[in-house]
This record gives sequence, C-alpha cells and structure tokens, in this order.
Amino acid sequence: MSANLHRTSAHPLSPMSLADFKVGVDNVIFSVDTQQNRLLVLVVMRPDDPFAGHWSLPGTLVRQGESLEAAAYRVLAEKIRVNTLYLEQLYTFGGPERDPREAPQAFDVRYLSVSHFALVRFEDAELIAEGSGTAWYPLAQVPQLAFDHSEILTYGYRRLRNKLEYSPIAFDVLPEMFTLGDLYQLYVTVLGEGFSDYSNFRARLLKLGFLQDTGQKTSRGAGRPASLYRFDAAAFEPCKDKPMVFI
Amino acid sequence: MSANLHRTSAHPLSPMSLADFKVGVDNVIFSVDTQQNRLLVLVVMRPDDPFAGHWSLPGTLVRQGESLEAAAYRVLAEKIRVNTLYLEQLYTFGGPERDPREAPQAFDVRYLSVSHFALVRFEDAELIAEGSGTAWYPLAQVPQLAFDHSEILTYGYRRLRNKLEYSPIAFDVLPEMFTLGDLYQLYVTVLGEGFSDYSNFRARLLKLGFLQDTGQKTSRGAGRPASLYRFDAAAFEPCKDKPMVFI
DNA sequence: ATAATTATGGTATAAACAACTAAAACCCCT
DNA sequence: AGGGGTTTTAGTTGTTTATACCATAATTAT
Repeated sequence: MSANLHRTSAHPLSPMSLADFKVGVDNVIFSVDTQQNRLLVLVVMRPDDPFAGHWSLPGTLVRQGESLEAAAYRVLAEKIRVNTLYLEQLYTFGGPERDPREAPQAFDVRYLSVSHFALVRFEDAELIAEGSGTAWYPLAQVPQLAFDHSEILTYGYRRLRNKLEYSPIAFDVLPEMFTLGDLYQLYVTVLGEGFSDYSNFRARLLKLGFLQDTGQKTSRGAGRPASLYRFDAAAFEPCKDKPMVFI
Repeated sequence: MSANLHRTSAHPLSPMSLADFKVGVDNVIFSVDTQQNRLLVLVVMRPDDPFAGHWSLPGTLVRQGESLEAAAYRVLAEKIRVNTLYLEQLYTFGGPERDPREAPQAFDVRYLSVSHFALVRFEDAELIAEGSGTAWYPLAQVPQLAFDHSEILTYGYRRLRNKLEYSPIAFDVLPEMFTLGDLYQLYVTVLGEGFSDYSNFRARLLKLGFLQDTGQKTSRGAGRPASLYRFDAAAFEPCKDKPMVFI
C-alpha cells in the first residue's frame, strides 16, 4: 500500500491500520396506498445468513464502476417495477459493529450501508416475484428488521415527513391530475391528522399558486365533483424552502 | 468470495462484480470569527499526489475498528485543538469517477467520501502546525479545492444555514453566557442580513423562552450594558423542529 | 323529493411578522 | 458636570397569516 493512498495526513501509515470496505446501499422505500390510506414500507426476506429468514430493507452491494445512486435504483428495480418515484440519499451507517460478519477479530472486511430513501407511486408499483419474500408492510406493523435496518427505517420516516412538509415530492407520486382531496389524503396518511383541516389546507395550497386548475372535474362516488389540478413546477420555484404545511 | 457476502440479492455473483472501497471522511469545518464578523472554513494543503500543493478539506481514511464519526473527530483533532463544537454527518460522495486514482480501467479500488459538517468555537480553536498547510479561509475566498471538495463545501454551507435556522447549534459555539447582540451577530455573519432586524430578532428569541437571563450585565466599550443570557436546553425542547428565524 | 356526501368558498378571531419609534443606560469628551 | 454618541431595551402600529368554524353548491344514494 503506497503512501499516496493516504489522502490528507502527512504521517506514513502502518500497514495494518486502514480498513477495507464493502459498500452496500439499503433503501427505505415508502408508498402510500390511497385506497386504504396506509403508509407502506417495502421489506424483503433474507434468504441467506446472517439473519436468514428475517425481514430487512432491500439492499445490495455496490458493484465495480457503479455509482451509489445507480446501485440504489438497481435495488429498487430488482424488487418492484415502477416509473414514478422520488429517491435521494439518506444517511451512511458504518460503525464497525453493525454487521455480525464483522467479528471483532476479523478486521479484514467492513460493511458500510449508504441508505437511501424513496417514495413510489403505489398504484403502478408492481412487485416482482411476489410471495417469494417481498412485501409491503404498513409502517406501524413492520416487524423487527435485520442488522440496524429498524434504525434506518426510523431515520427514513423522519425524512419522509420532513420532505413532505418542505418539498413537492407528493406530486412525484400523485397522478398527473389530482384533486385537492387526493393531495390532502396523502398528507394525512403520512403525517397523521392535526396539521391542518382540509379547508385551511386547501386555502393555503391554492394561495401558494403552483397548483393550476385544469378546468376538468372528476366525480367519484357521492358528493360534489372535484376540480382536477396539475402541479406547476415553474410556479413552485419561489416556494422552495418554504413549508407547504405546518405540522 | 462466498455467496453469503452478497446481502440481499438472490443471484449468485460473478467474481468480478463487487467493488472494494477505501472509505474516507472529509470535514467541512466552519467557524465564526465574531471579532471581524467573518465565516471561516478550515482547509489544508495536500502534501502528496494527487493534487499535491492544492487546498482541500481536511480528511482521512477510516481505520480498522474505527467508526465514521470517530474518524471525523480524529481528523478534526489532528488539525485544531478545540473543545466546543457541533459535528454531524453530511453526505456520502461516491461516484466511481470522483478520484483520479480511480482510472477507468483500474477497478481494483474505489474511494468513498463520507463528508461531515462541523461548527467550532473560533476563540478556542487552536490551529495545530500553523503555517504548515492548515488555514482558515473566509467562505467567499476559499480557493478551488481538490477532488470534489468544492462541491462538498457548497453542500456543507447549505447545511450550516439550515441548521442555524432550525437548530440551537449557535449555542454550541457561543460562550456559556452571551448577549443577544452576540447571538445576532453570529446569525448575521452566517446568514447575511435580511432575515430580521435586531429588534424583531430579539423579540422573537425571547418569546420562545429558552434564553434565561442570568441577571448579569456586560459592558463592552460604549453603549448601554447588555444582559447576559444562558441557553436552557430543557426549555428548548418544545421549540424543536420549529424555525428560530426566517430567512 | 329528500337525505347523505363531498367540494368549495367564505368569515371572525387571534396570533405573528415587519418596519419603525422612543427611552434607558452606559461611554467619552470637553 | 453636562452634552453628544452609542448600544441595549422596550415598545407601537399596520399588515399579513394561522386557526377554527360555518354556509353553500353539486353531486349520489334512498
């Protein structure tokens, strides 16, 4: 190992000191079932040890020449077929004790997890190889997960709430045209009630000015038909970094 | 390489597909010089190739048995002596082309940077080995940095602004007792003016109720003596996740 | 028709924001 | 000792915004 591998310190390295890593990505993939108003998380059954037979977040090890983001998209694509989604990096978990394969004496390999967070449209998210160990779980009913994945999930849920409050990610998973009721239901399902009643939510969102009325109406069951709106990304620009709702 | 190294996919691996990583941490270390009202960034001169003679963020490779956070604290401790600080993980940069040592054909090692963000108290941050390649630069005058470190710095500055707006990190680097003027100056130095004038800033912060008046006064030069306040962490709890100022 | 249901468009009240003004308590200088 | 400059402190006022609540419109179900 040559000295210039060491990037910033001027000290020469003792040959045993650097760790070698395998880097994985683990995805917290959320979806909102607007039929049943449930917030769902995608989990997979581990086929092999360690934690064989336990649920975990979908993940993979990063391949040669593959970016972290590409690996995250690949994991997602291996589990579900979906076109409409939002994905971003979440946090990197890398303590030396997070994986039981890293026995204290076995200092030859360490595992690092660059976790990602995704929100996908439930209606067109088609599970690949359903029944064989891939499942949507309502958030409150997700079982204990392998490794430190439960901790990652907690972190991801916090990010989801934050994103929904400050970013227009809802429109990445809503249909092209949607009603204000659809939008409100999505928010209630994720954030719970108590952030705003429907009437005030409506007034606030419309005032922000990035929802354009398409003129079309929809009639779904009883009640007055609702107007269909479209998200106007350009008109959203001034609203960036400002909260859309207050929790 | 045994099959159970592969963590979640059921497919067997071709032996060449996984990447081996060296993992580094690179720190964006900010400090506020309240004497001159300047926001400073710590940079170090690279002694070796690649980018020998260029400035970069202080960083190091992660050692065996060392957590990411521990590595970040170690880098910081190697460059400055400081007791009072805030540190958190920022983002992980890991594209396969971010380091020139990763030649397209040389797929044997990849470099990953788990960047961290820190804010330290300038008054008791003592540079180690000053003159020999460690320097505080005002943010606007930071030169082009090695690798993708300029991008990391931009990311870190965005995080700093965000943290200051929503979190009580200012009190991690202010003295135990401080005046409202001190606090305001810190905010102005980082955020620029235009978020609130001093009078309204005062009224807002005091109303939030987590600043307790110590009863003591300080007299620094001309003008009426200012009250000294202390940050009350317990009283801050209800204010968590609510913005302290509006940009 | 009538009731139930859902969408829409308000109002009133209280709180918060923004710009500004005035007083208080110190320093320094003559 | 007194007056001018400086900085902290404490407001005032007009405008905007959040919150709770209500009335009406347009549809489906009975």
